[in-house]
Amino acid sequence: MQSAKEVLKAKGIRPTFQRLKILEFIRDCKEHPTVDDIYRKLIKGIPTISKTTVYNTAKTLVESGAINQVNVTGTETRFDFAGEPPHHHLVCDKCGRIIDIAIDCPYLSRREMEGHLIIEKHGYFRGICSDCRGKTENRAD
Amino acid sequence: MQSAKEVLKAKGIRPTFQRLKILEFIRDCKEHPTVDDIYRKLIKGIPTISKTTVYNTAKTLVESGAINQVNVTGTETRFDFAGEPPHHHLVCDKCGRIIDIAIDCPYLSRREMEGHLIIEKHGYFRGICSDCRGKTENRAD
DNA sequence: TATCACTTTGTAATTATTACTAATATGTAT
DNA sequence: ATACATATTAGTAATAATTACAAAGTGATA
Ligand SMILES: [Mn+2]
Ligand SMILES: [Mn+2]
Ligand SMILES: [Zn+2]
Ligand SMILES: [Zn+2]
Repeated sequence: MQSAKEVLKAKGIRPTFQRLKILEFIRDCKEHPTVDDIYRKLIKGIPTISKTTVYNTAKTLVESGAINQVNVTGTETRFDFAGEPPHHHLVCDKCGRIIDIAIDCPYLSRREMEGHLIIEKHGYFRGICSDCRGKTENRAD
Repeated sequence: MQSAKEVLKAKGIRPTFQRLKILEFIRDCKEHPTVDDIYRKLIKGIPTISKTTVYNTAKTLVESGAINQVNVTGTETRFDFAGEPPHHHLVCDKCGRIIDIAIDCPYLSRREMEGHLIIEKHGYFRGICSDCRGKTENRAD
């Protein structure tokens, strides 16, 4: 597996301490963290880190393709490590988690649609996750 | 075709003047307007309307299913009339427009995936729209 | 070492949204 | 038609997310 440092080098981004820690956290966190999530986690180990750095770095990483931006709530931006295979997401109405869904979407390979050039594909569902369905008080069926 | 008033009545939402105008604008506007777009348009004809009313009404309409929320930028919420047939969206990197794409997605009919209950499906693409591609200065291929 | 470009940080400003409350309008019962 | 209860609207304040900006820090290079 490629280290975070190698990912950054390969993208031509100088692997500073802050960038490495931010990228590693996004890679290891399975919960599609927000900027605030990242900041609150990293400030524990790097007391001087600023939220602006998290914003700047996230933007740099998204532009380079090292991470993907996940837009599912409309009011906050979340992030996902781009090393994962392409997948869609489920936003759970009950627990709020954003869960990966592996789907075999026939559009993932399309580079053009109706004359439009396609650069990124995003799919997400709103619903109730299997964990929350399992809890009897939430079963509707 | 069903009038806006009929849509609201069918949903059990009292068809006030403001709600009718907001719903009609969202129905007739093909550009997936933001709250601010709606407010700036309607204030011309209804000088007393407040942005809070637009927020409240949009929330009511989304919850009732009369309109859909479109989350593609991460920082602002947009809306789409739910009377349209299901479709995906393209966000153009050049002109910023959000354009409907009719696709035959095999997941639109799925009510369950990997044990999760599916309530809504959303798909969008980032890319360059056919209009912007047509302009020679933007052709990359 | 001196320089220069890049990076980080802290602060201020902006934008989108939500919270709260008073005023207004509407439906119902009398 | 009037009074009352309730829903809706509007205005303002508060919160949250993001962006803008400039000073300070860092590190590679001449
Ligand atoms: Mn994911
Ligand atoms: Mn649409
Ligand atoms: Zn859940
Ligand atoms: Zn375009």
